[in-house]
Amino acid sequence: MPSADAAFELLICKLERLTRLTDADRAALQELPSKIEIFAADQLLVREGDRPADCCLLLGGYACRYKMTEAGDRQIVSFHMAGDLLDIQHLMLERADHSIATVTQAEVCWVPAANVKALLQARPAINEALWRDALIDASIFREWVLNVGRRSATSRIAHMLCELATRREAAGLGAPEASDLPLTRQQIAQATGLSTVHVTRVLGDLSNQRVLTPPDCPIRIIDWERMCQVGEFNGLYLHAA
Amino acid sequence: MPSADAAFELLICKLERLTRLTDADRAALQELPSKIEIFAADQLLVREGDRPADCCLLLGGYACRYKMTEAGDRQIVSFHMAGDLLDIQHLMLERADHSIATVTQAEVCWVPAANVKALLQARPAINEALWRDALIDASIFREWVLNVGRRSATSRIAHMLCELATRREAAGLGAPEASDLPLTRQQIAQATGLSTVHVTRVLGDLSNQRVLTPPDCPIRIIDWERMCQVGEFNGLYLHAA
DNA sequence: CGTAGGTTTGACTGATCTCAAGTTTGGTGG
DNA sequence: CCACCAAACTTGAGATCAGTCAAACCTACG
Repeated sequence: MPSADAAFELLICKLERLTRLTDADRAALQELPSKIEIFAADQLLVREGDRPADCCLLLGGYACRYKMTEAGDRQIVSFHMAGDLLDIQHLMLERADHSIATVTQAEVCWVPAANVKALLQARPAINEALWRDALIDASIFREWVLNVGRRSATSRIAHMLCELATRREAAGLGAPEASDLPLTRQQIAQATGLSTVHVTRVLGDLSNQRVLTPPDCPIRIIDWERMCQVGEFNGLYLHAA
Repeated sequence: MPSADAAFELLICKLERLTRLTDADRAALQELPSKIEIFAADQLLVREGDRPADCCLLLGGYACRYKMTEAGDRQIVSFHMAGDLLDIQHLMLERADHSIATVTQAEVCWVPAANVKALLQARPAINEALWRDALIDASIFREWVLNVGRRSATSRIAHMLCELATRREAAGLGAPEASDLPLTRQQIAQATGLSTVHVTRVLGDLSNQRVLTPPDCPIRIIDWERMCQVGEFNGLYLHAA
């Protein structure tokens, strides 16, 4: 069970990658009330239409945001990993316009939204860090619109995997070519707007070309260069330092 | 030529739809330095990779943000209309991760980014209003990922047109069924991830079903109910009051 | 009046989807 | 430890939505 101290350590670490914090900022963060909880894979954290009262910090594992069509098809709109703030939007917007769920088993830290919101006014540096974080989030959504709208199935999948691996590295979770990406074909399909069957075929191709690990292993990028080429991946939109 | 006064009137109006402003807030906004400029259709306002020093407020006409694939295909990621702030993201992020261009002739008001950023610290209500604005932007991007990723060509186009008409109404530019939408088939194709040819066919169908104006007229929604059904449109994600 | 850009139409192509039947995997209880 | 089950994955065959190509048709504008 992760401790609250470790949680704020992670958060401070994340915010310091976005801006410079003072000791007072760090202290203010550490004094936030918090509640830690562990979820199994595929559990709902926030439901579309809710009015969440808590802000959710992901401590470990993976999560995603998604929306549904009327026909019941799921579109994943982003993936998240340790250190990510899953719902700054609910600080300022009444109702959740999308759902949030775990992808793998995950540890989560809940902080009352009102307390975080108070920090935005009281601590300019924290305001700035969270602004940056929210704007980078939006930049990633823009890239996803491009990815899903204009690229071939193969590029799309490659691009998405490159993004995840790059963000893992930026979050200090290991180099791209050393990161297992814990996604099922269904989840990849839901994130890229493809069918599960087609994802299977494309991943098979990428494995045959020795760009990805074989189909029966956890997904990992073997040939980073080639993968970036295939996915037209250029990480500038992630605005990492 | 629109005046600077009118420009700030528009901005204040927009921000007051997002939060309550004090007289001091309004005064601070009115004192911002500004420069007004008129652009023809299809002119670049911000180029991907730039480090914009000014923040851009759209006073009249339409604009869009877009990204390009390596093959040179353009994906429009959002449309904008009078009152929209086109690049709050450049207050906090160094380099533009996308380009911004006019769609029609447009009047634009430039405000130095540094001055706007100063207001975020000095005036909590303005900070909050711009936070809301940025988060709604992000919500729209999420909806676009769903739209482009999961819906049929017809739903996709219908949804996008419904969004535009709804936002026009929210911005005080006229009821949905009274709004001509000044988009070419190419622009619709670039926004929905479709080919121009296919957009022509789909718009033809929608006209035949008396949901849209005929092909030789400006695009306008005739049957709002039907159009919303076709596009699975539910405007909650726009977070308008 | 000639040119350019946008639009329309038809014929053909192809990437991706759907359906359906296996196969593997991981977890669970006997 | 094994048998069983559910869920995920794989594979093939056929269907379809949307793309490409190409030619003709507008319309605006110089």
